[in-house]
Amino acid sequence: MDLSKNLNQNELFSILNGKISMLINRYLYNCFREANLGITVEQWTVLACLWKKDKVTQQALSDITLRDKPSMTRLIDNLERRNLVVRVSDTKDRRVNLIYLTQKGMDLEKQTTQIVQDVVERILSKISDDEIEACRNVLRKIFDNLV
Amino acid sequence: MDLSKNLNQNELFSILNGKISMLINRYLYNCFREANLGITVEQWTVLACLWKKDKVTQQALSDITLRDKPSMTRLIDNLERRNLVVRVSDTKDRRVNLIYLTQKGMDLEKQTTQIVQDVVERILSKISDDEIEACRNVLRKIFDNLV
DNA sequence: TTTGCATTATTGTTTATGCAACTATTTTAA
DNA sequence: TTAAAATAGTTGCATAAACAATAATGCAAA
Repeated sequence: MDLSKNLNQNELFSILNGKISMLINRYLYNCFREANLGITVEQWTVLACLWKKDKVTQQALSDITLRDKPSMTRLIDNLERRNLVVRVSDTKDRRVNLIYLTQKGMDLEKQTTQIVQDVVERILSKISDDEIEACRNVLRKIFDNLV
Repeated sequence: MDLSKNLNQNELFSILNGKISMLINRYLYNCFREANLGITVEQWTVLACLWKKDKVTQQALSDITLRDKPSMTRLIDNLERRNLVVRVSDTKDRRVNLIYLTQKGMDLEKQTTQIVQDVVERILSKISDDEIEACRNVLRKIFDNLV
């Protein structure tokens, strides 16, 4: 039995399981903070969906961001409290809330996207395109193994 | 300017920033649950440190797991409530709590480690050793870019 | 030796996650 | 047409994270 193989696997696992995203999240959150954006990283992931396509249901946002419905309810509560989005009850199906960006929500896009892009470049610096591509492919496979 | 490069980078980023670890965490948590272990994934990361080396300070556990001190205080509160560890005030330096595993905490090691190993094998299935190695190296570099 | 700084841990507050249970509404099928 | 099933969203509860502020103790320099 190949022990080093297990060690490598376990190291990869421990990195994937929390450590990397904890660090990225913390770093990005601080960048948002320094720029006085007043949003969390999780809120940004929702806004990023809405910047692509507005007027969607909470269920759709849950599906895209891989969160459960209660989590999305509360994220949108917080976004609404910050006047970045509004819930509008769908007249055709009154179970549904459609989420719209406010002007304030739209105005955040440019600055926020730039900050994220800078962070992406920073954390991927000194890594070749081929390496990034290879890593991405492996992560996709891991993803598929999970879903 | 190479747009596809940016797209790949952003996809990698969005996977790393939460999605993968959210899925892994959820999956592993459910495995713990099915096995009636009664612990969370975060609690497991602390226990895993203690299984390697017992009788350490909360500060040391914070450093190893990359969490801040208040987070560790509360994790250990919860582990203590479950009778898996105990805090013992250090007689030589009364600021310090040394964390000891209880018998119950030790007894969890074997079963838990087996479950984690199974999960690792599952999420890395159909991925070659070379791919895993390459991915691990990239993630290490990202890690270094962050610290 | 005493005063000031460093270190360890805790508490308060806000945000976020997940599961379970619930309400309201729509759709399906008997 | 009405009763059952499905769907969308919310609320309750427990856990976890981070930052800020605080308490207690130890150490070092004046």
